Amino acid sequence: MLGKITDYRMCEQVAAVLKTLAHAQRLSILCKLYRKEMTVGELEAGCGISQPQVSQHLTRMRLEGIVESKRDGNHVYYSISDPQIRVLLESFEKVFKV
Amino acid sequence: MLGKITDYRMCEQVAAVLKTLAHAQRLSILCKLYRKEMTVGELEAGCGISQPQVSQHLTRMRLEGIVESKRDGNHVYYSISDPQIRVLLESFEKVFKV
DNA sequence: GAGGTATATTAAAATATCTTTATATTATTA
DNA sequence: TAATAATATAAAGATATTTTAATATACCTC
Repeated sequence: MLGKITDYRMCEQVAAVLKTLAHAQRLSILCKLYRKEMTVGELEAGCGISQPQVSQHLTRMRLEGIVESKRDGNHVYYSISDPQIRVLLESFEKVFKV
Repeated sequence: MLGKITDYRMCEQVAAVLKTLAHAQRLSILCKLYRKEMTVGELEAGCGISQPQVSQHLTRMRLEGIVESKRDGNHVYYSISDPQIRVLLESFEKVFKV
């Protein structure tokens, strides 16, 4: 991207990922998932986001390959499936001195 | 953010910055500026973006403190003013193996 | 299988963002 | 100062995203 930006395509790809992360609720969800897998209900309570919204964000991120889910009874556990996302979250932590 | 996310505020702040970066044209502009300061016209040609759009993106990023400008005759040179943005761009480069 | 809990889906309404077109400003040069 | 080049601004139109509210599905327990 910086060395060889002959590629506008690459900017499009990166921007697409950033678009998903550029939302306080989704970011908040991912930060929670960074530490451990969690159910929809736990995220709902932990992030203070409505159930449909949590579910919608998770569905979106699952389709994008960022998170994955596994069902256990009538709970569904979500976790971060893409290691690149973890690295990005760590960068944000450093850059923003959180 | 990952250690102590008691702060939803922090997610909002990070998301606000990411929102600006989450656009292929703006990302493309910043990648060009990463190497050296450039005029609006150079960015227009180099990124293949219309003049008003380049100018609008730059104005937005200037107001957000990401870039700064200096006039020289009737050219205006833009450069990245926020070191954090450089670090983020470097992270993207690493993560996405550009 | 009825009732309850957890999660997912849908669709409409509200907002925000992007793009385009036209025009304005600033500075230079002749 | 008229003409031109470079940049900025504004406003309308087009799209996309977010939010909310209602409803559906899946699974468990009794």
